[in-house]
Amino acid sequence: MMEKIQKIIQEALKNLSIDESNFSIEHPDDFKNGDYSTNVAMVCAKSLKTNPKELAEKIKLELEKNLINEISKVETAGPGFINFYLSREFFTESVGEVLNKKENWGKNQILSGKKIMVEYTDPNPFKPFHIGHLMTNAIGESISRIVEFSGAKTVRANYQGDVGPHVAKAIYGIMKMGLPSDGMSIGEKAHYIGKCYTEGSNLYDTDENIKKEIEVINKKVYDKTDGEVNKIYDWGRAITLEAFEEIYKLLGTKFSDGCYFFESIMAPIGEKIVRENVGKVFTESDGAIVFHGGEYDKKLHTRVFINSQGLPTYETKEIGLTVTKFEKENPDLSIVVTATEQAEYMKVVQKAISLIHGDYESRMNHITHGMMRFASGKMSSRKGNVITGESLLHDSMDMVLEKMKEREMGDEEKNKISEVVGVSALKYSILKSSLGSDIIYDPLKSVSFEGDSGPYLQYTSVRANSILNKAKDFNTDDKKDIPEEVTELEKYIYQFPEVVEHAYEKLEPHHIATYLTELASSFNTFYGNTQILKEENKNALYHLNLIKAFYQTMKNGLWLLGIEIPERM
RNA sequence: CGGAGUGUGGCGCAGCCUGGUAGCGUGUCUGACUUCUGUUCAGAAGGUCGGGGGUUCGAAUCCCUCCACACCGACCA
Repeated sequence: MMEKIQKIIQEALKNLSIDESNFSIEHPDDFKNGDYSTNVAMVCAKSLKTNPKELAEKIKLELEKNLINEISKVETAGPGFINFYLSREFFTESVGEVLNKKENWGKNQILSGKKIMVEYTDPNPFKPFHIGHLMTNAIGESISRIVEFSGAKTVRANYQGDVGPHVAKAIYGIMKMGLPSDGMSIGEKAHYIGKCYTEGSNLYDTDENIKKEIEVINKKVYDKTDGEVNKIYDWGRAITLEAFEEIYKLLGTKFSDGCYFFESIMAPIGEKIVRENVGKVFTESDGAIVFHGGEYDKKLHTRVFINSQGLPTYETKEIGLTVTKFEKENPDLSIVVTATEQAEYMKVVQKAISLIHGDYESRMNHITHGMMRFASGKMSSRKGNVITGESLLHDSMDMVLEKMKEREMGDEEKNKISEVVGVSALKYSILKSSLGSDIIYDPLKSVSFEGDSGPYLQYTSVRANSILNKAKDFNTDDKKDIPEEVTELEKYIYQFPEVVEHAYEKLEPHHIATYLTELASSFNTFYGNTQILKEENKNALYHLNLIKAFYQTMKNGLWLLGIEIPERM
């Protein structure tokens, strides 16, 4: 539609012999000012040095000469805006379009034929899955789905630190505290390993002798010379990875085959590349191999890539990872999602990589997000433990279950619903804000069925679906009139593809979240003021189609956020 | 000190790219209906958009500067 309006404006300008193409068309903030609005008169008035209001009137008259039937009227307003009002026919057709396209409604082909790799989550074996991982996962999954909706083939990648001091600390902890009992579930064993890590980590910081012991273990983890260390390592790595899989399943993420990358593999690959480029890209300094980013861009730091003990740092592993990704999958774009604390270091690493592989430079994109903070101040989970991503997720599901106590349905169904709704509460809390800032997580508000929350969006959708189910026994034969007036609901629905496109351009999921909340709210207004399944309602057929279109839009939109709609709530 | 973020009604946020005179949710106050899932609907009050300066007919939006908060800044990731 935007294109059509642009075209008729250009024609009108041509007829008025005005040469200008640098105008914008957008949706006014308020529906009172039409469905689309353009600043063309104000832009032209500047260069022509005429009164924008008069020029707007002139253009308006020209536009009215051959108006397309999707537009019912054109008006001038304010300092020189031209507002377009879409016609009944347009909205009726757009509802039909949604019903036709179904799960494809809102998709576009901007990235058709492109392969995009998204790396996200990145938890570390032997350590708990924490809140940051939860955030990165929610964002990465949503970004993956947004690019997928824009026509790209998406590859989901995960990068995990299976070597390094944290592993040695955990192994020391396990050696000290013993193996867990066989009766434990995978999740419980992983939790136990997390506790061992904390124990080892604390001792590392407070006891010089133990610190030395752990450093010895760290070396053994790398060189694989100690049978006992190897045994604990293999066991612990497998358990934690399996526990992560359970969480991914709950969150709705499935990483692509062969796209689990590990630091232990990336380290030697990166190290080789770094050593080959000493003197060219990297320099020796104080016994270490470093990269002076500042030589290429004043803003970049100097970073150590191989430390003075000859061990590769995270930067070097990142080089190995990036090169491996491109050689293995050759994506048109490789996106990495992490917290902002990695922003500066990643710039340095990417600069170093582009000096070696110039063709990767424009194909690397790093997306960063803020931290999660708690509305209530101090963070402690319901059971009084340190909050991990996993405990947060389960607390959220428990809170939903509590709210559903009065519902008349079986325990099994309640449990299933509280999973889907609990995940949604958390995901929405993360995805509703722009990525740049920290998010304030309020558990109570996040599971609220009203207002700005994932459950609210789900609940509204469920109610819509419930009407559709009831309507199966409702005869609409004599209720096929098309209503004259256009509801706000219709004015939101047709905008969905534009919102998706915008979210893709910015790579910002919150645009979807904000839109869906407005959409759901407009549905509730409609729902609250219209009785659909009534004999007197001559528009029932159209209304039901409208509700179907609404439901489809919510379904597709929530999918982009990684949220499912349950059958009932 | 340098870099890169963030700052908008009590609280949580959108709008900033592309300038048109501030919107959403929650909370507070008032009213409605109890129906297709009332966890709803209608309405009201509440903001000099962190401070100052500049550009412009017009600035939350662009530029400069200051302040506050959290992040990064050579051998952690």
